[in-house]
Amino acid sequence: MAADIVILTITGGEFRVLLIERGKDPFGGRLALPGGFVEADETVDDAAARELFEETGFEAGESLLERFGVYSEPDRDPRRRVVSVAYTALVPEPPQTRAGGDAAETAWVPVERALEEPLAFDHSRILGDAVAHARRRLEYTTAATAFCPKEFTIAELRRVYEIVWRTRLDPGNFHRKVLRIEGFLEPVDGTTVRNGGRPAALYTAGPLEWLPLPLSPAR
Amino acid sequence: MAADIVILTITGGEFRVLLIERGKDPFGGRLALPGGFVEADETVDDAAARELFEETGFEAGESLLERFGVYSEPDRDPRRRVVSVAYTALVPEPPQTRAGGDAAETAWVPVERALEEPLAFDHSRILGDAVAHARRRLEYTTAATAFCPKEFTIAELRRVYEIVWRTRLDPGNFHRKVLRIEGFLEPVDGTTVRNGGRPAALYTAGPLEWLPLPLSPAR
DNA sequence: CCAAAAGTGTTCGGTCTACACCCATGA
DNA sequence: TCATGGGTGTAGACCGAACACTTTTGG
Repeated sequence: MAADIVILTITGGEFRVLLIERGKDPFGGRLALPGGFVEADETVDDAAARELFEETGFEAGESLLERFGVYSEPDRDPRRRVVSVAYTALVPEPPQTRAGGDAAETAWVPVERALEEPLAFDHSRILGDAVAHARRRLEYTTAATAFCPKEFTIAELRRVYEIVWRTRLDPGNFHRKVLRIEGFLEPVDGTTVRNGGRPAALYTAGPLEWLPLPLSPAR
Repeated sequence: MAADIVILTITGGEFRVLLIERGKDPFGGRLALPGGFVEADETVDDAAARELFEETGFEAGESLLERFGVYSEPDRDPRRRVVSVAYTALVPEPPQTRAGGDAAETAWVPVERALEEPLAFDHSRILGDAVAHARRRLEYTTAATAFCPKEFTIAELRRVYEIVWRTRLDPGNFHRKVLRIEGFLEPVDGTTVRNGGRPAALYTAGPLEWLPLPLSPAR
C-alpha cells in the first residue's frame, strides 16, 4: 500500500506540478510523483499528508488534499505488487521545495510539459487523471481558493481559473458572480495594491464547498 | 486489500441498498455491505465487479460502478488490518438477489432505514458516504440513467430524481430541461403505456457523463 | 496627467418557474 | 366519457454576457 501525491500550484502565471527525479532503478533518472508507503499505524490519508509535509512543508490543513484514484494493476511496479492511492494537493505558492528527505532533485514543472514527458511507473496516467480531476473540481467546488494565499483579492482568484482552464474571464462579471454565491468568499478588513492599480478588497475562503452552479466560462 | 460495494437501486418507489446478514463473528447477526478480498492477479476494480456479479448477476457494464472512498483506519477490522476500497453500484431493478455464494441472507433495505441501523464494522459510515456521493453524482452527472431500464421514459427518469432527492419536480419543465441537454438522452423508436395515460416516448442514455449545469430542484 | 487594475451600471437576450392547457391512451 | 399521465405554450421574473464607465492608486 502506497500513497502517491500530485502537488499542484500556480506560480509565475503557470500551472505546475511537483516532480522528483528518481535516483535508483527502476526508472532511474526519470521524473516521478512524490509518494511513499503507508505505515502499519496510520491511514492512507495520514501517509499522504506526511508525504506532502516532507516534500513541501505544508500541513494538510494549509492545502486541499483530496484522494482521486486507486491504481492497482498487479504489474504497475516491476518489483512487486503495490496498490497506490493517489491524491491531489492544491497548494498556494511554491515555498522553495525542501531538498530534504530522499535527497532527490525536486522541481515545479509546468503541467503542460509534465504531461508530455514520460514519467516513471504509471505516473503519466496518474498525472493525467489528477489534472482532469482538478479542472473538474474547480468547476463544481470552491477548490480554487486553495491556490490563493490566506487573504486574496477577487482578481487573484479569477487568475487561478484563467490559468487552470486556459480561458479569459470578464473581470466585472466574475466579480459579481462570486460575491453573490453565499459562503464562497468572506470579506476581511484591509486592501492591497500588490497587483497595481486601484486598491483591491481582500477576502478569505468561506465555509462553502460545493458551488450551487458551475463557475464555467460560459454556457 | 478488500473491496466493499454499496449496491443501490430504486424499487417500489423507494431508494434501497443491498445488505447481507453476517453469519459469523465478528458482528454475527448484523447487517453488512457485500465485499471481499482482492486477489493477487486482479485490480481492485475487478474485485468490485466480481463482487457485484456474485451478489446480483449484473455485469459491470450493466450498472454504474464507481469508486468513492478508501477506508484504512488500522483497527476498522478487529481481526487484522484491512484497507477497503468502497464502491457504489447503481443498478436498474433488483432482479431477485441470488442467495448463492456466501449463502448468507441478502435484502434490499430502504436507504433511510439502513442509515439508522447499526451495521457491521464501519459500514454505517461507508453507507452514509455512499449515499451522499450518489446524491451529488445525480446532481452533476448523468448517473440517474443507471437506475432506469435500458429503454425508459422521461417520467421514469424524473421519478429517479424525485425519489433520491425526496423532492417534487415539475413534469413539463423537467421534460424540456433534459431534452435540451445534448448527449444526455437519445430517442428510440416506440412508445410505452406501462405507466398508464398517454403513450410515452422511449429513450436510452446518451454518451454524456457530466451535465453542463446541475439538474437541481431549483435555484 | 496617464496607465493600470478594481469595481459598478446598463442593456439585451436567453433561460427558468409556474401554471394553464392540449394530447393519446385504457377502462 | 372520464381518469391518467405525457407533453406543449406562455408570461413574467431572473440571470448572464458584453461592454461602457467610474474609482483609486502609482509613476
